[in-house]
Amino acid sequence: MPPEELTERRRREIADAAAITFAEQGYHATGIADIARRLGIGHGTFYRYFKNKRDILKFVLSEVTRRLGDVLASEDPTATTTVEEYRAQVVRIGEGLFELFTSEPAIARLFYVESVGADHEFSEQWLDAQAAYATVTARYLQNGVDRGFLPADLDIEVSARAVNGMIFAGLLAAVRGSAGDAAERERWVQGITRLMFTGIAGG
Amino acid sequence: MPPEELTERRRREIADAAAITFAEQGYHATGIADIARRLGIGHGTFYRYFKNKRDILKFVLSEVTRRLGDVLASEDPTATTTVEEYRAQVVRIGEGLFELFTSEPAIARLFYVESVGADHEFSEQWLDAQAAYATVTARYLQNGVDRGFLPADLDIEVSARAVNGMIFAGLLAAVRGSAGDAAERERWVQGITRLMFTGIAGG
Amino acid sequence: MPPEELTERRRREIADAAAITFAEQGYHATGIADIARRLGIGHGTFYRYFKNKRDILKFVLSEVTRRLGDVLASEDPTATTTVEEYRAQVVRIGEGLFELFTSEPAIARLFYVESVGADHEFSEQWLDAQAAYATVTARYLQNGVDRGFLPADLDIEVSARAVNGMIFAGLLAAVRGSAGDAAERERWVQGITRLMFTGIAGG
Amino acid sequence: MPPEELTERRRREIADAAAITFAEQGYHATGIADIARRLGIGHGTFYRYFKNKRDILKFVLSEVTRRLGDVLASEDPTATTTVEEYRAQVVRIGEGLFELFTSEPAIARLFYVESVGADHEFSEQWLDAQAAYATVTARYLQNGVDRGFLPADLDIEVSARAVNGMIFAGLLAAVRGSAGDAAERERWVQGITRLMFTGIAGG
DNA sequence: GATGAATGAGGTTTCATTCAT
DNA sequence: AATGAATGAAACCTCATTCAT
Repeated sequence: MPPEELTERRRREIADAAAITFAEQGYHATGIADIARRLGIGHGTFYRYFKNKRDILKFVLSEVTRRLGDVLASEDPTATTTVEEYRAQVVRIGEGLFELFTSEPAIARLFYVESVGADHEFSEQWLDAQAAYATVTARYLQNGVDRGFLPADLDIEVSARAVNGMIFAGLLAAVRGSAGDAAERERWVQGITRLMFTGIAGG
Repeated sequence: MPPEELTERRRREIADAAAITFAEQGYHATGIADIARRLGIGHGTFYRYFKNKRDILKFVLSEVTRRLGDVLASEDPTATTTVEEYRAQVVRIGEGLFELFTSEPAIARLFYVESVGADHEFSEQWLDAQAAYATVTARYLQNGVDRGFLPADLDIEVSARAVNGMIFAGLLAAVRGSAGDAAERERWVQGITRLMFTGIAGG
Repeated sequence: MPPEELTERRRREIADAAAITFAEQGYHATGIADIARRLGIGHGTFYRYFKNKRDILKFVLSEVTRRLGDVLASEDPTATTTVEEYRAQVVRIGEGLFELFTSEPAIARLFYVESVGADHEFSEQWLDAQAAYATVTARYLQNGVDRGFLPADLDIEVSARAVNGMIFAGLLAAVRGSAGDAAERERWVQGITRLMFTGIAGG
Repeated sequence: MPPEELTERRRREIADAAAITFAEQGYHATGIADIARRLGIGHGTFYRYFKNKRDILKFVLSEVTRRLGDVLASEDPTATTTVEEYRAQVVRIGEGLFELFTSEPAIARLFYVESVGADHEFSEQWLDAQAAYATVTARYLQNGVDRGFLPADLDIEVSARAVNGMIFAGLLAAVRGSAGDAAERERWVQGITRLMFTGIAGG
């Protein structure tokens, strides 16, 4: 294996261990020594691969963001022409997100809990990320309005936030592990999709 | 003023200062000395009113929880018999929540950001709180189903979470201060209520 | 005792302990813990009085500089009109410097040894200090030339450096403790003064 | 080239790089990695040629000492029979020393700054070296007294120290680079020699 | 009751040195 | 012989908490 790849592999190993430890103990309660101990390496080794403790959280979160981005990018916001198509798209995205978060619960916890208040800069980044995801969702809604399959008077910005909030709430269940099996996941996806498209009062 | 009340008043003062400081600098980045300095008291005095640093965050959060509870308790989940009545109720609750969070932005930030990952126990409490609020919302939904103005096949648990997620997302705007004036607030409340009752596709 | 004065007294105590420890073990080999242990205080206490390790060396050196300055300022460079007067002045200054350095050997060692290469900035400061002392000496020489009791063609800048170098060498003896008693001191002062005024070849 | 010689050549290369790096950054601020990087070698390689970090400073200083010794050994302390001859000798030695220190400023800095307080043992060695150089100078002075061209009552020990102090001060100028060109060097050598032989008051 | 000086556990980080490749 | 990944001792420094005044 080329040394460059080996380094990358090591970074990944350490990042994984860090993610799990952060998720288990919390970012602040985790010492570099805890991460190193989990891997059975000297804690000095950590600093060969990451600048400092912040750096690894940043790295781990960028990974999460990338993977979230991959799921979102797997669909084209302008590809749908009917509500049914869009709804199918939403289900696919929802299942992708659930898959991601339930397959690696540490990621969910990092994203929803540990990164939020780790420090001021992370907080801001987290809030920025929410805004960014709202923008993505808004693009889908805009497509619906443009195509005429969503009401022209839909408040896109507010609705995008609200839709994301629903998904957020659903995924949060993954943090507590209460969306583990396929049936449960299906229930969440269906429930949220229904609410999203027809509301609680809709049929 | 009786000494007991004086003590209570002092606790409140310290708690307020702490809340603002936590919101500004973050829980971990805030030192006891920072809080004391803001009040112009010796930092040893702090410990006459609170056991430790955790204790004050706990106290502040319990205040927030109490005030949130007050808003929610201002309505009766079983009092409504029609969708219109329930919708009016939701608007009232939403406006109460927005009022609370925008009138004291520090509270919003504490609730949404600082308390989330302060430490493992707070995280758990935060997740518990979400569950508790879902239970409250579920009671409203259950009432609707029982009364027949909401569909019988509504997945109450999932929907309650999703509804709260929408509200959560809306209130989050308050953290960034983008829901300051009355018009903006109205827009959020209306947008979210519409989505909640008729979905994005509904008229 | 007013608290301000108490703080000053404590700083002095810590500075003294630091000076001795630096002199005994060397600046880099000395840990904050060593200084604290010598005083029987917790090492955290150190940081109440000094920002960090560099800070205390800076403080101690500024003290040394101040005391050196006091000795030099005790004479007036322009007050003498004859070689004999100037020579008497030199003897007085020399004795003052010897007194200072032999009464507190730690000071001598700090000045000549520990501060020199502590870090790059200290090195530069040390070199600057040498230049500054040369300027002072030059003022005396200039007075001599102006008054006509020193040769008009004296290279003042070079001579000032050289004179200081002689004194430097003499005081260095104090570092090793070989100029402890009064007789020994007298020998150094006389020897250097003779060399300074008439050279090795002079009568 | 025989392997033994090759090793010696490599040691020299590393020592040169170390000397420059120490001079530029300071002994303590210099890491083995810095030296290795300058040479474009792996920092593990360093340890094939030197036992440890101290070892290389020791080696570099021994080189300096050797070269200083070469300059001093180029003259015979007992060869002179008149003041004029001795004075010429002093000028030659002085020029040799200036030549050495200005041609390689790193050496000057190492000798005067970095080695002084590197650690306790180096400090002692540095003080020892001063004593040793004083002994050499004393031999010249003793010769002058024995031959009758220096006063019989000259305090040889003190004067030797003082003379070296003057030279020390002069060479120090090289550290700051203010004795770079030939004219400047001549000025220093002449100024110091004059002071040494006839004092500031002498003609 | 109020204070702030004192404390030291605890955490981060560096870097000289080793050693398997 | 050369390398650089791994190591952990060792140092610095912060800050929540205690407690004598």
